[in-house]
Amino acid sequence: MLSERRLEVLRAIVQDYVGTEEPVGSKALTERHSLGVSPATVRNDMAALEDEGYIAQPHTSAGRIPTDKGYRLFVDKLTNVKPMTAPERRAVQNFLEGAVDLDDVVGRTVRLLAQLTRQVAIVQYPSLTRSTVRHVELLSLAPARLMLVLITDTGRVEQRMVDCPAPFGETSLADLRARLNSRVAGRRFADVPQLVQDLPEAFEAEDRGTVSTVLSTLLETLVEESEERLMIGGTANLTRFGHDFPLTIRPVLEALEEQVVLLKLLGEVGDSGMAVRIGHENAHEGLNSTSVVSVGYGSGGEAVAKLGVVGPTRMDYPGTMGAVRAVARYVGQILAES
Amino acid sequence: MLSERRLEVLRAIVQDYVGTEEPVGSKALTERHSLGVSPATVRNDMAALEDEGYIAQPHTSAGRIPTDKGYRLFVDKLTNVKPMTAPERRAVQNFLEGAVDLDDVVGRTVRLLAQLTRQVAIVQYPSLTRSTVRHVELLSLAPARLMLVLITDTGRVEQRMVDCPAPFGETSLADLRARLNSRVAGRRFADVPQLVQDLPEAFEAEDRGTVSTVLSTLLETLVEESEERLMIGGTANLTRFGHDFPLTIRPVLEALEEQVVLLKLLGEVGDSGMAVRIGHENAHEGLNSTSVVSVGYGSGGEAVAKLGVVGPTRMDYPGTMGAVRAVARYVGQILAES
DNA sequence: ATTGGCACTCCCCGTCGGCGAGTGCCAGAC
DNA sequence: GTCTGGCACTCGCCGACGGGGAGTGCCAAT
Repeated sequence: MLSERRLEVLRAIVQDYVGTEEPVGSKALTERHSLGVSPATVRNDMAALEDEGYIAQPHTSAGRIPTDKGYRLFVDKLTNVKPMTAPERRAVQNFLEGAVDLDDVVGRTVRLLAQLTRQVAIVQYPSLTRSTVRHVELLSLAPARLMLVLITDTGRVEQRMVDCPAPFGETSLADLRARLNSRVAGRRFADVPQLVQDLPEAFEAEDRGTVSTVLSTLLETLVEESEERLMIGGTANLTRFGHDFPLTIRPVLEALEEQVVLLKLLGEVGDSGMAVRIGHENAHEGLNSTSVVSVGYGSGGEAVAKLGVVGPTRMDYPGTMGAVRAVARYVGQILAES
Repeated sequence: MLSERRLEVLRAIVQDYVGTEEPVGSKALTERHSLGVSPATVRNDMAALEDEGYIAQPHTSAGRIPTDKGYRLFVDKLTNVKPMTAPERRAVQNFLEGAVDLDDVVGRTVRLLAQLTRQVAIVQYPSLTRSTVRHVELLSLAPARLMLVLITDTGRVEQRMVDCPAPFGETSLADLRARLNSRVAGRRFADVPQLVQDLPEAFEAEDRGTVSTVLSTLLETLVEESEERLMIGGTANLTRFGHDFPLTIRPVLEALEEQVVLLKLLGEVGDSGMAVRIGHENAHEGLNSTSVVSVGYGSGGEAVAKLGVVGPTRMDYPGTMGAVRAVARYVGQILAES
């Protein structure tokens, strides 16, 4: 087990390295932090920390930099989330309250997050799996062609074309629309399949094919929509990544274009509701030299989607975590209101 | 006026520089191109071209690189759009035909364009100003709260909340819905305002406030939607910009995040239907070392939106222009079919 | 356990010189 | 007049060299 002071040394190394971007040596450490011991002592501690794999030297006779394992310990035990200041919080709230619709909320959130953390921000659109159906609308475009419109309580609208196996009369259409809505309006997404299961039986034989088609399109839409869309921003902050950055930045940009990767990235959220993935903890190779801080957000108690930031492993974890958490909280509020 | 051979030399310089990314000298030129003259002669021509401002030397006693003016001349007079090969065209068509909805079409287009040109691709969503209304739907969410859903012939759906000044009955709602659709369905966007102008008069006094509110929301939506959304892709290609690229890339990334800038960028389209903006011809400062190739595309004869790519001024203009034009053509086809 | 001292290791940075590619100009050839 | 070969010159690139500095590991003393 590492002694109290050694942990203190590790904390100091992380803080200094994050600030200066340069390997930190024993002498510099004792000058900037009042550890109450001499450089020589710190050197011994550093040697121990290096043996344990928390820090490393880029070259012999250079200062130390934290390893992924070192950052992990720092995040888990050596620091707390740094809350944002009151003025900052007010600014966040004001900015988000100006949003006029869902796209705007997400757009503002992503810009805000990028600006606050000076990193790349990712915001997932509110998920539908936990949302409820507000309304299902059916429109007749042609005798055997319908349009299905799904409206959710988070304000999203999705439409799908439906090609019917047989012509479908206006009366049947109104009937189906009414029955469908009385069953699913206000219900949770996940509950919809069983609620509509026996619906075709209520119709004449000739219409059943169409009803089934409509239903399966509806269910498809639900599933598809659970695969979330997302918005990213602040990619210009990638230029602050480091000196060797042409090598680092390319895989990151590539990863950022793959929705699938990003969705996985936001991934499972940890205990405190916030997940921090450091360097190689990220499954995706291109992101092995980045860290991801993500958190769920939602209008009610439950999380309906996630947001987060991607930055260099050398990032200000407490500050970033504070900003991410605060933004998530306020977005949740805004969504609950609208 | 520049002699024929001097233009030939300029063409050779552009081609070589685009290929090698290095300043090209007189000797190398005569070796790679059979100009039929000696390096010394080429040197004289180069001096003349430099006097006219078509090429420049990065440093004394280095080779020459084309200036923006040189590229301009090259694009205007010295080269033709390079058509894509038949297999390429087939691949493009196949890839685009797999799209299931509008988002997918745009998404595929942007990826395709980025891949073909190995540059950053920008695709504007089909514009609504020239589109027609397919259907307007009104839903009652609460006694004094409606949802307006607008469906266009390009498959886009937009929804807006409407807070009514007074409660609005189901009967009135059905009435309004019917009247609205009979007037605007199938009509062009631009014609809608005058078509609905006198609609409130058909209603009872108590409902007129609500009807007016609904109408103004509808008109707002039309206008707002004319401000187009767009999608970008291939940002990873920015890493191929050049050696000094940390300086170049940042303003480009910043510009790419500003929709307004990008929309302006796609800008006015030239004679051949294609616009090429080279270096400083771009109004936006951050893009002074990039070129933009853009073209309109549309389902019918008319262009409904634009697409294009952003790359270094040192780009393969003929190839890029060919790819951009071909993609625009096929996207237009796909849109016309759906 | 901590400390001061000391020798050692490397990176960083500025200097220097040779090499090579390229230029401009000039005198001669066609 | 136009083109060409020759020639001196200019610079950027690159590897070698070397001092300075920051940092390390180890050891003996407290």
